[in-house]
Amino acid sequence: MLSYTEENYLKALVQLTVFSEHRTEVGVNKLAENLNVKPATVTDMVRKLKDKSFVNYEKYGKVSLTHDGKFAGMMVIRRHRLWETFLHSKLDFSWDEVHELAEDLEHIHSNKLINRLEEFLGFPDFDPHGDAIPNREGEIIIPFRRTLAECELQKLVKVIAVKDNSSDFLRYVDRIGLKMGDEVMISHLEPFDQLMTIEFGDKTAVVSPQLTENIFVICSQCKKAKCSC
Amino acid sequence: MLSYTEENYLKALVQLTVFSEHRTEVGVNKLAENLNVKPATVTDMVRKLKDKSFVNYEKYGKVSLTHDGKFAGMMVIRRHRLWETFLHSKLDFSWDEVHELAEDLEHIHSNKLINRLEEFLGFPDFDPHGDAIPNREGEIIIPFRRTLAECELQKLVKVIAVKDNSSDFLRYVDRIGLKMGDEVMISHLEPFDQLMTIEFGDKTAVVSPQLTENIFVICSQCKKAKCSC
DNA sequence: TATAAAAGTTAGATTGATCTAACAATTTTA
DNA sequence: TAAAATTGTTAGATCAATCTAACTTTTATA
Repeated sequence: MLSYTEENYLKALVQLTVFSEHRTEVGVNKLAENLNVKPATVTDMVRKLKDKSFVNYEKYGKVSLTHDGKFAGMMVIRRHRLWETFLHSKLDFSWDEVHELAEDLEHIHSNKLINRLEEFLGFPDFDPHGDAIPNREGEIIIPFRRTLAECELQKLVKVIAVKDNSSDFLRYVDRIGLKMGDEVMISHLEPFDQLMTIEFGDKTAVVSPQLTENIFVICSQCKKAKCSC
Repeated sequence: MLSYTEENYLKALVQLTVFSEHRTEVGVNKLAENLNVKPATVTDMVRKLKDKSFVNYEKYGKVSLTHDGKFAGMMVIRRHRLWETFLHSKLDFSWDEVHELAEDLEHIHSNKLINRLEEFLGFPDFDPHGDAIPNREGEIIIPFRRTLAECELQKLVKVIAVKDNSSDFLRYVDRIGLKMGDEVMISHLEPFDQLMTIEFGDKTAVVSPQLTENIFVICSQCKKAKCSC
């Protein structure tokens, strides 16, 4: 049985390797930074995970996940995202509140519980942030995605997910009033500083590219990320 | 913030003192036995809890809860019973499965979460075993109760709760087919060995007093525990 | 009441997760 | 390619929760 801490290491490794394009292994320092511990601590832990066959690692080398490690990490992420979905859809927690609570809930070990929860939620494919939920086999659908930043002017698109899950970002999005499912378009792009004026519902907001790069959208007409409408 | 372990000590103390008639304090050995650790471990932990003002304790003396300790312990029990209710009523877990899962869930610290969960469940007064759920103030309604063992022959009563929460007991009750809400009566009491024949629904079972002493009932007519029907 | 039994404590060790400080290997860059 | 910067390791320490074994205090009992 994996400890709370070991699970957090495996989860971090999935995020830094599997979910990251162009990186299949990661250094001790980066992992330490991600987990908010010192590199020395990671060296020890990684050795322990290697002994248990969850990671590949040699002294002074990079760390990568074995098949078992990847599966275990995926299960943590599955639990995390299902609990987030529960908190949001059943208990009315907002986008930015669910993450922290799910950090603890994800460590409840019970396949039966998580599978029942998944059923209770109606087998959702995505969590409240729009991230895909791994299935019982640890598989995940990573869809092709377009960000709001990439859209032409006046093109009407629909918000389906967000990329950055930090509280700051989510609260910012909440404050301007933008919600999942909203129809939105860029009405103006200021050449001088790249600020965009966006319109959605009866609202208007002036936002930076940093914001729009973190909002995933689909075409309002054809409902696809990739389209030529 | 209380640790997982500290919470378990406080919960055990509530069960051993507050929920126990004629006992307001408990010895180190009994507490150790209840928590499945050695007495030496309890001595250390109890000192720590005393430093934090959760218990009253002097060397070689008994342990009792302070106001703060009682409240903290009650909150753990509140979370435990609300999660049990969730697992039973929303995820269809059976009586005997919910306890173990709730042992972990009860340690998720978030008043907001537990209050939302309570609301989502419709402010239940009792958990699936029929035990009262403490409210946000840590108060609990301990109703007057009558056990099936105390009923006269032929008296029709309704099962409202069970006392013993051990898996063995709950599975036994499940196996004979007795359920919460069932109407039941003692049709025969064998003077030789005190075995009782009970009838409920279209079923009949021969059971020991140990079983019936652990089943709480109310009068089928007046719906009260105490009655003269 | 003296003694045996029960209950409780102390000291020292272990395990898991972490740290700091010093050191070593690897990579970058001038 | 040698020096500097970055990255990673080692050794020794700490903290929480637990243990065992030996010891002490309290309580029960003959």
